[in-house]
Amino acid sequence: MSGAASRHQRLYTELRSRICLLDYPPGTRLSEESLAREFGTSRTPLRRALARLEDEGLLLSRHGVGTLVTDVDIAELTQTYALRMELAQLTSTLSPRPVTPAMLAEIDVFVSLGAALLARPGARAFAELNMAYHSFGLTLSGNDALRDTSERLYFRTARIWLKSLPGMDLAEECAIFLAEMHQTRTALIAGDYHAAALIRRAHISMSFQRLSAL
Amino acid sequence: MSGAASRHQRLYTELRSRICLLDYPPGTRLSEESLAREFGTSRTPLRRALARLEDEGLLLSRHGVGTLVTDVDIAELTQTYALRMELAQLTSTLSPRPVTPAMLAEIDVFVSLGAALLARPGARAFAELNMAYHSFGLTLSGNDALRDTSERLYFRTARIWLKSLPGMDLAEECAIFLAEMHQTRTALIAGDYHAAALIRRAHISMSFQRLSAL
DNA sequence: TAGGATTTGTGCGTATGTATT
DNA sequence: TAATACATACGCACAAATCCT
Repeated sequence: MSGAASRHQRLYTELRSRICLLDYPPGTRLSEESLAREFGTSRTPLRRALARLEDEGLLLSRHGVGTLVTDVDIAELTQTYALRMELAQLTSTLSPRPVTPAMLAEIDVFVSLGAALLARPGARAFAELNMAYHSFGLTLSGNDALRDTSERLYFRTARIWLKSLPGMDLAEECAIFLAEMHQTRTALIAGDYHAAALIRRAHISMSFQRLSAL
Repeated sequence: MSGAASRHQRLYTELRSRICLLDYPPGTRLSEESLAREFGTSRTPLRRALARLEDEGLLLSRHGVGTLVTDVDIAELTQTYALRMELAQLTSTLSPRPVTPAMLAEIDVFVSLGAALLARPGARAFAELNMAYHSFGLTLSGNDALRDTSERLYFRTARIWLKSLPGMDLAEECAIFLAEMHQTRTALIAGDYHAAALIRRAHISMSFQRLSAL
């Protein structure tokens, strides 16, 4: 990959993480100049990353005002959640990948990390593990278009959980998350990626229900 | 909408149309400077539109070489077609919109235009009508995320038909297209958007089969 | 192999828009 | 209301990369 393209990817993914982990909460005003200084570039390449995040709905730049992190609310994301559930299920029907030993090794690691998280619950650690686990879930499908779409929609909804956290039971959420990973591990060991997809869908659905109940 | 944002949208959609209608066939090298002159701007706003098209896979910019229109082949788009079919069906289950008189008036116009096209078949006229009809199809769903995703995937696959046209029977394709619109009209008059979605899915599937058979 | 022509990428000064005092 | 401060948007000049002679 060329230097410019890889830098763009680096800036884009880093800023996306910061937004979705609430390092930049909704409403935060980002400074092009400060960020450019931090990343050691001029404003130009940085602006390209910001523009992409704006195209994807995570930022909103207004002339003369600033670049603001968009807000999210559960009502607005109801439709996105509905689509995410359908896509999760499609993972097992659209070019599913056979379960490999490497995948099993990975899910084992996730289960371990999930157990460690449950032992010492933390909001940010939860969010980071969830993001990594979602990324792992994408590898279960061999359909590029489905992966791209699922990833885009995930990052569009990822913030809502962290934002709603104060009203939730963190330890319980960690337990539920660990249970999902454990169930998925069982399904993958049996080579049943269809079951794994249904588990994923079910947990997205239940997660949405819990958020809506707040 | 602000001046900058509306101009960006204008540049983006215009260039996207040109790429997908094969005004710029795959492999074409676009000149930032020429396009900037044509649209009466400097390179800066134009480059933002090009960057967005690159992020969506329609262009590829290489330092020192140029900005090239990407190529498409049916094998690579098999997965995208598979996803498009699923999404077409979801239109009727995820926030379907009730059929309104305005929609019926629109579909009537499309049937008329389709009949006119069949009377005097033309590749470009077909492609333009198909694009407009797809846009109409998006209005049948009230799910924003589904609409955005469907639109993105449509423009990712739109070129393949025009590119494959030389080996196909244009008059027959026009007839099939008109039949789809007519069937959809019947379904909408009956208020059966579920049937309309199934018709759409079936035609995407059959269209893909015909393309694969080349 | 070297060099020039052409293209995209970068950096920065300036214009323009907004909010506040 | 006017002025000031500060942000993004823009345009241009130059750097860097590639290709062809």
